[in-house]
Amino acid sequence: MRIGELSRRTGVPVPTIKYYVREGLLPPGELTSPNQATYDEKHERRLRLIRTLLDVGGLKVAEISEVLAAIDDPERSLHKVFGATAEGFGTAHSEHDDAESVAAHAVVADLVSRRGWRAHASDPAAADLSKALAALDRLGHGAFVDVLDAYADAAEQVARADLEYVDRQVVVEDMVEAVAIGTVLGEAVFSALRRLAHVDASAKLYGADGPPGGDCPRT
Amino acid sequence: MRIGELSRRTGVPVPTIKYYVREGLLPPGELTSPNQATYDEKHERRLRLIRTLLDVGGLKVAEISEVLAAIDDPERSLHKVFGATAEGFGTAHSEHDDAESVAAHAVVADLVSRRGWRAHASDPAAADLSKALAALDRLGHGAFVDVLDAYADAAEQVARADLEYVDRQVVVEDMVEAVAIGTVLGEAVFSALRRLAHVDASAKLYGADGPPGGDCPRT
DNA sequence: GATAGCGGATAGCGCCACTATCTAATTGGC
DNA sequence: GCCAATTAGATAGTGGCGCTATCCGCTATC
Repeated sequence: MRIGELSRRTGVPVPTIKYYVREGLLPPGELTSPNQATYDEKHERRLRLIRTLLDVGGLKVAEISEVLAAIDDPERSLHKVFGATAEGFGTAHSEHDDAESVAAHAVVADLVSRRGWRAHASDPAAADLSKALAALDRLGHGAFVDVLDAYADAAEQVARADLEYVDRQVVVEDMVEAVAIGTVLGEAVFSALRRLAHVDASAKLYGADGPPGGDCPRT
Repeated sequence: MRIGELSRRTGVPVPTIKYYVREGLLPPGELTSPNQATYDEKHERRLRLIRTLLDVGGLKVAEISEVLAAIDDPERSLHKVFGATAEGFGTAHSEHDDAESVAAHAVVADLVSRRGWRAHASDPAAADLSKALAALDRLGHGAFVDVLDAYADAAEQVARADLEYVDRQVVVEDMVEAVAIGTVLGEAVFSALRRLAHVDASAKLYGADGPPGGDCPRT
């Protein structure tokens, strides 16, 4: 298959494919001549994965590059792929040392130890959690920590489902890819489900029957 | 308070504050002279909210504008604020009509009806869910729907916790804001918790003790 | 009255994900 | 063999976004 057909099959413009190759997201085609190359189904699959991580997962090109590098490196364990994929979501960069951050850090440390989670407080996910909790605190929603355990229960349940799904894969390469896809797309899936559940709960409370205080939707 | 102090208190540069006012995110200060204005704690609170939705929530300025408009409009119900906030996350724009999309749509419709959720298939959250499931299908992970119910259980649990937290607010304005903050930051919190749970599960499987097949982490 | 700060307006910057254009070479239908 | 279509590779440009820099005339404060 040449680049034109790869483009036609995936709907990705040819210049964009070239751009992905330049950025190291997609391996170059195998050269049959100094200026001719062929691509196979692996390229097509990888290209679809890239577009999905971009469009659905919302990852940036540089983050996708890291995730794919973790997938491709045979030396890296599933553990590392989890880590690299998780870091694809990382938003925490530099942290303040104010009162809210310190308190949030303590809450996270307590939660991790109480749950017996094998994760360090230095983990990027823990840093993100601290950051979010500190932000909530600063906005006057420090009481949000009261629902943290309900959140953690749900998170554990989702993580169990994820692990079970990954474990279902037969080939090891598929497992590695399933970790990345499951982590990123699972996020999108859960987010949508949560919003659907919100809509439902909100509809049941204030919806069609007897909204209190003129809260009736206009449309 | 003048703009300089507002900037000092929040750490947001003065030109950025002016930019937010231009974009309609922040109401202008009250003019005391043709070119002097004062700001109060409401501005400070709003500014912190904007920065949090940006930095932690990852929302775009235009999306924040919509969420804030929903918060400010007294005509809008909590229901609508939920909707507007949920749409802040919306990623779905145009959908294909291919086989995967149709199948995903059917799966979503089945799930909604099976759960008795009061949400239409036209809901943006449902569209996002369909999009994610279709993408999974295209990547050869159509079997992911097998864990959808575990995800939905967790989503319901989180939504219950969210509603309970919102219900805890005393003043109605606080409830409205709590919806927005809880939806956006709750997302970040859950995402971090899920990644922490992944790290834990992965550590227990392949971590310190006996990783199978040379999977041992190098560092 | 000097200095610092202000509101308001306009223009520019840096990043990012592409996209356009060019050259020289190759393919494939006739 | 011929020639339009396509290709690899390289370089430059585009559009959107979240700011950021600069300027002007005015105001607060010491």
